[in-house]
Amino acid sequence: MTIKLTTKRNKMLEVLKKHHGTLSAADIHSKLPEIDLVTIYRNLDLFVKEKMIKKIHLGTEEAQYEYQSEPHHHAVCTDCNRVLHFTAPDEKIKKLLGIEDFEVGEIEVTVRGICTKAKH
Amino acid sequence: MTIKLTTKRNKMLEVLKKHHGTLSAADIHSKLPEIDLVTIYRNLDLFVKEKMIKKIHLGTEEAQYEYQSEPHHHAVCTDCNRVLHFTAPDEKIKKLLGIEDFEVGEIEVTVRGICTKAKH
DNA sequence: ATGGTAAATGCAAATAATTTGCAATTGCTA
DNA sequence: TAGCAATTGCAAATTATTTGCATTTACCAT
Repeated sequence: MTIKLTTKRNKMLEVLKKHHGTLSAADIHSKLPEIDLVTIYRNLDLFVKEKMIKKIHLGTEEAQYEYQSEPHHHAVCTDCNRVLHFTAPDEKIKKLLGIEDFEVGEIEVTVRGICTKAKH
Repeated sequence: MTIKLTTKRNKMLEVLKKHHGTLSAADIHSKLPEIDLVTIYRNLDLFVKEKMIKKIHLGTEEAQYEYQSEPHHHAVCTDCNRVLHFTAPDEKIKKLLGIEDFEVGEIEVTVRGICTKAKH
């Protein structure tokens, strides 16, 4: 199941790798206009299947994608749209919520609020 | 900012209140076909603004809505689509993640995985 | 090198969820 | 009961995403 790394796929991965934060399909397309948006969608799906990137749902309309460095969670500032990253062991979250009889595949914590330190 | 509770709005709220779990706009429409889907969307938005219900993003295509009893989190079984509820104090989650300089408005924890006890 | 084949890409069009414009209806409030 | 604003329905627009299909590309065996 190794994926073929074409030039376009590499360019996409590079953009995702470089960018600190999340990107929508449209974001990537605007950075790589030479790649058709359809191809971008198809490759993003592929990357997600291959677990090279993560698809996240921040509650906005568009899906967001992000290079899979290490699993982490997000805090979105509803004021300036900045996205902050945080980590926490799945086990602790599971325990905190009291989850049992459930084989956890993935945990996504999204915090919405306002960042108080950064300027808006 | 008190909202006018028309007959249709009351019917929608009743459906949301009675149903244990989440509902999409389409789900509500199928239970209340006499109410136009557009009206359903408009009223759902309104209810969310008024904090009577919560809009949640489980990572499926459609947005889900749920009566605001008390804040809680979700575990979705990717096998049977069952949705389980869990609670945890925001403060503890915030601490676990190490969130600082951020005025938390809302925390949404979504767990995806497979429920091991229930039959599928 | 070269031809064959499967995968990758682009374009146009389809789909799905949601939103908007506008006219008709409803339900207060004076 | 008339007047006015809010609510609703219908049609159409919008937005994100997906699908079908023809073309191009890349690689493998000859």
